Amino acid sequence: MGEGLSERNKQILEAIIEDYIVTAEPVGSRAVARRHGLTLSPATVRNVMADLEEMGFLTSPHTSAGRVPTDQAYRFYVDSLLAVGRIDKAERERIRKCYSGAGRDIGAVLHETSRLLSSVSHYMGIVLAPRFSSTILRHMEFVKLGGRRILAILVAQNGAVQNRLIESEEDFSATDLVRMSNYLNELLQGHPIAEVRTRILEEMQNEKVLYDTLLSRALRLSEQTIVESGAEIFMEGQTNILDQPEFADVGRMKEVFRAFEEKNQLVDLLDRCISAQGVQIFIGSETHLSHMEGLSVITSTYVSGKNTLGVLGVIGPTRMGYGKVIPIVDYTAKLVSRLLEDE
Amino acid sequence: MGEGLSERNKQILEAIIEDYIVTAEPVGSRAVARRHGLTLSPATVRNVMADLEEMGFLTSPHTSAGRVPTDQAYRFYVDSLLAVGRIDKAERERIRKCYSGAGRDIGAVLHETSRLLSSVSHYMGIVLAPRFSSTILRHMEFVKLGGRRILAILVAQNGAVQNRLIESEEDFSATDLVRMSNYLNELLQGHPIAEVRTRILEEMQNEKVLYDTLLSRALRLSEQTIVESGAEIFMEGQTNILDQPEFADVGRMKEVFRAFEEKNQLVDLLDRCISAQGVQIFIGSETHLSHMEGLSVITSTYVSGKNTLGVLGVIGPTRMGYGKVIPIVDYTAKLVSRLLEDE
DNA sequence: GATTAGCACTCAGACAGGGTGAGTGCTAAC
DNA sequence: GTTAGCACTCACCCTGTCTGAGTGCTAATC
Repeated sequence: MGEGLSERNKQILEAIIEDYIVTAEPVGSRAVARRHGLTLSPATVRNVMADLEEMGFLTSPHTSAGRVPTDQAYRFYVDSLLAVGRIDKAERERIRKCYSGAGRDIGAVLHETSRLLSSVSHYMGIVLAPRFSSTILRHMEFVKLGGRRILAILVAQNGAVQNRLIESEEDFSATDLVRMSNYLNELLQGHPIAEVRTRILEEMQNEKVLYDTLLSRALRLSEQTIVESGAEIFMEGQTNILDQPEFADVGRMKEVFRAFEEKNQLVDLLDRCISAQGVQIFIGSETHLSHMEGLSVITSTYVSGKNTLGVLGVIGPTRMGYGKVIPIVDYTAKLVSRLLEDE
Repeated sequence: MGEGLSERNKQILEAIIEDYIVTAEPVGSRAVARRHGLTLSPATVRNVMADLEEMGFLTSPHTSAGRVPTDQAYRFYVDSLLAVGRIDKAERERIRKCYSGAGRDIGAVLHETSRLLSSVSHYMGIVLAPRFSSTILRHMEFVKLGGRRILAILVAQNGAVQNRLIESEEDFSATDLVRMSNYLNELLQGHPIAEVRTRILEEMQNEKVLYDTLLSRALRLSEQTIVESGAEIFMEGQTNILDQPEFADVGRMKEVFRAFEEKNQLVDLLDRCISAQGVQIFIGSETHLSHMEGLSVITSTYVSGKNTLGVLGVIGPTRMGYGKVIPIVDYTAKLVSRLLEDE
């Protein structure tokens, strides 16, 4: 796609896209011709533009307006034309400074990150928190609250904590609970939480366990403890997007709003990113989500060691400063990774 | 305010308000005159309307438009004119059914509640979760995670749980931690968490403690555990509000959006409601919040026994179906109270 | 004295027509 | 292959007109 373009055609396409990114207005042949670095007449540019339109890179909203890049054009742009710059030094400083008040819990860090992504990119920041089930179990504990109420606590390697209040059938003594915790920790510690459930079921078949009522009760209790919890997502800076001129009409604005209210759709999209590593870009229709026309998503995974934890990124108009935003997302992801590594 | 109004004037004002609530259009004298139940000529109505305008109950957007109720009019309406109906039986059923899948944790219940308020009222639902610090401590526990890392767990009477990862200076043994937990539970259990901190500081002066290093260490640890956490707020159904015709222009819409993004402002407002009991209504400017023109808030507190836990309610346009929404908020609050009582 | 009918007046909103300017496609000259 | 020139298109703006809903005022009526 687009390999057939001559060098000059590429230059012109690039010029159009970059112009459109800053003006948000259809760009005409004169504007391109005048552009510093190109010494062509408007007429020539027009010929090229006609070709580019035929190839699907441009459209015009109406006859006598300029041309507007299509999603396909942006795709070609980010793949072939865009030289992704290094991140601005000042911005790097600014990002880093946000994390200086460090050592807080993981949820707070991620929330702060979404805020940060939004304010540095001037678009919308999103962060998908690690699925609890994809983390590694560090510790499991039962606390007796009184009566049959038990608080089950799971602590993940990354510092995330999940609690669950259980109403048990039997009245365990505090020491029973301690012994149960010890046994389960022995068995489950260090394993991915996703595997814990099957491991529990396996262990239940174990002969030794079948004859030890305490152990089998422990397993039954632990089974109640593990529940799939919904994905947690942080979004910040939605108003930044509403300020973009392309959404300055009621219909489009509502559309965007709807897109953001359907958080599970966004979660699905980000979930898809988890498998791939590094920066990923979805332009307009490439998101395959409804209500997302005119919006692009730039994401990157953040990791701990070689485990992918979650995804963070920026949502902006397709007409977005890719060259600036991509390094921001990239840098932030790496920083967050490092931050969570330490824990 | 408004006592000087004759019976007929009240009727006319009521007619105008109710008409405006359903049509969202300035209402003219003809419309009022035609209204079932009033047998007056438009001219007469006009005279009355002029009086009402002078008194500050009505305004006209321009000379040849009808009249629109002011905030003052709505206030008078809900105070003196409105007969708050019983809640619809079907709606009551619907609300109750939402909670049938009971017994989940408090956060989930409150989140569900905001969704419910939104979908039943067709406006926006908000729920302010109980401040952790305003609850009563049921249990406190330290879990050794390895090295100097300790997970401190606070469990409140209402089932809310707060965790905190602490990096302690000293390397406590597991049994040390158990003894510390026991001692602290003895001391602090059953007390409001807001008082716990001062209680800890007092206890530190205690002679017995001064000579027992373990106890004083326990106190120091527990002091680190108690941190004021930000208020948690659930909001759902923002798009419902955008569908209201009065926000069908870009400026107003952005305004509303901004109002919702400033969650702490909303938290402040709801916080103010906590001290009062029962249903409260803020009309437009009465919220004293920026970006809130044209919006009203109806809240009620939910309680457990005689402790006020939090606040829930509905935000809608000032032109809101008060008669319907008030009982919904009231009923929901009572139901949530009962639900949390059981725990 | 309160109510109403009648009338002149106001004003937003819809609609049509004319001018403007940015931009296009085509053709012929370079 | 490139460019100049030209006729053409079309959104947008401005203007003026018309319409209809609604008003305030006044004088007649109950």
